[in-house]
Amino acid sequence: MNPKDNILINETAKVFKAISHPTRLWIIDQLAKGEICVCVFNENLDADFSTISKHLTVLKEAGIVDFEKRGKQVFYNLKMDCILNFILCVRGTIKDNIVSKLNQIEKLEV
Amino acid sequence: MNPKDNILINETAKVFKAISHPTRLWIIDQLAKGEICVCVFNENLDADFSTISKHLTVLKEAGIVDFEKRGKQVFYNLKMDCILNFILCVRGTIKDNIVSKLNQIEKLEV
DNA sequence: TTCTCATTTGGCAAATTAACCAAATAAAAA
DNA sequence: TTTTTATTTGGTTAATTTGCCAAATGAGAA
Repeated sequence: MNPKDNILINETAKVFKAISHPTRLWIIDQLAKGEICVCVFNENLDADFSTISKHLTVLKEAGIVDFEKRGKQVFYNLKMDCILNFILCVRGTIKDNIVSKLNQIEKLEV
Repeated sequence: MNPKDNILINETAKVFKAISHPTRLWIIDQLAKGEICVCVFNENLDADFSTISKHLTVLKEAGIVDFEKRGKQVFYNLKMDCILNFILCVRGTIKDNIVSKLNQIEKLEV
């Protein structure tokens, strides 16, 4: 069995890969509030315009965001809303893990 | 603003990165049914034992799975259960996207 | 039409990840 | 104790991803 031969597993992996970059996650976080112009990302991120554009393309191709051109500007919006719930859950787990590490350290100290 | 400096965003990205590999997604799918011995993965996957072991380590370090040693064997189990809901949602989106592509093609043909 | 502004695309070097083989560990069986 | 079995670790090479620069596109303004 090689999971790379399974189309559904492969496509699902692509979606996760698209999300798994700090800049792209930050973009998703911002889009949770509503559509945002690319120009706003360019203003707020310390990265080349071209880099930001490529991150947006990755999200678009994975079906996570969509965009709309209005005049000279392009506005992106979040298409896959269920992602927000999952991010909350992941962050819950991250916090739990940190707390349990802390408890282990405290046990050693006592 | 550089999202790479944000600890929570970074840790969240690591979790997504850990999931975003076909073999690791397949492992997660299998673990949905309950704990599984590494030996079963070794039997069912066309990959070197060391490769499989490294995939399991990635999942463990991301806090997605946990393991227990019993005798000579090691059993892995799913720790972050909310992942299953999100995988379902992602697959729903993948199917929707395929359907809408199909509709676009059909419109062209008519 | 020409100019300017917003964004994307192409190309390349640097960084990261994956997969294999060989060797190491660790528990149980002989 | 030695051997066998299950799994992990180290190291190396190949493949993939990232990020920057420069150039291209495309829409509105002049």
